[in-house]
Amino acid sequence: MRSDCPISFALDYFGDKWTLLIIRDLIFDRKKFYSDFLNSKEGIATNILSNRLKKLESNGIIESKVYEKLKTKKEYSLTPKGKTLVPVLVEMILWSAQYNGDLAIPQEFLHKAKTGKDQLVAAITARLDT
Amino acid sequence: MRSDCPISFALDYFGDKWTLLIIRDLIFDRKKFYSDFLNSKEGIATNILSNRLKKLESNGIIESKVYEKLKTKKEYSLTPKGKTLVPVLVEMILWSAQYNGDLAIPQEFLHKAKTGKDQLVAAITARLDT
DNA sequence: TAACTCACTTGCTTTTTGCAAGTAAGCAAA
DNA sequence: TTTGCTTACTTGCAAAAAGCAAGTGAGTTA
Repeated sequence: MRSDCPISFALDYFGDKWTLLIIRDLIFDRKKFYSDFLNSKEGIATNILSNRLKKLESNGIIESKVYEKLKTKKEYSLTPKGKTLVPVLVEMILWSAQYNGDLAIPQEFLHKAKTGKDQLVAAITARLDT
Repeated sequence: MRSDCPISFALDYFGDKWTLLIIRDLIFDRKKFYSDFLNSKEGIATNILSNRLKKLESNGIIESKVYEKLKTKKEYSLTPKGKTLVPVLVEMILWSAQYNGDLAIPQEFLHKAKTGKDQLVAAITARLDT
């Protein structure tokens, strides 16, 4: 930790170009496996992905368990601490939406964010437990 | 831009360990000058600071003008695009507050965030124009 | 039991960061 | 007008991180 500043604290967790993309995959795309993250369109390298998954796990943002149906696979999921990142991601999406109209954001998402942001966050969070 | 994902879009602006700290200084500490940012407790290096200020300016997040009282100084300020980052920073602060009780966050901030987040964001944003 | 899948690791190159020192422009006092 | 000071950078070099290609080993399937 570089200081007692909450922004600095948060950046120590996800202040890089890749970590939040993995969390995005977990939250919005319901991805679970190493190969899922690897196939995301930004093209993360295998060693970076491995490093970030380890870091996220040791930081208590995600957890993993052996996938019983196929034991070579590990199934990743968000911890409660990870799930509380939903509001941060939502605000980032809304910020981006203001400055680039060509991004992949469903109209429904923007509408819901405008009419009831808290409910939108709650709905996204609740879906993670299903 | 790495993809049409809004999270990826946002990370292209501030997906690193330093950029958001400069924006934090501008928003919460009302800092204006190179030397102000340099003296922040995280200890940014001069070349990184210079690089990030340039990047923020070319990305339209901040702007700068010569400080008339002392022409060797440049006065930096947030553009409207930069000011709309307030909600993102607020959510990051609230996330951090949940997981570390020793951070420098005023009680009043947390109270206001709980009772009326939108008003808090509006108040912080409005203050930037004074 | 041999080939295959999957999650990683390794080795190497390139890029970014970090640190210390230097520079140039504006300013202030002698 | 010259000297020294402040301020915002730039430069050079070492260390760390990222990117890429190839390899490894455990578990699965034919």
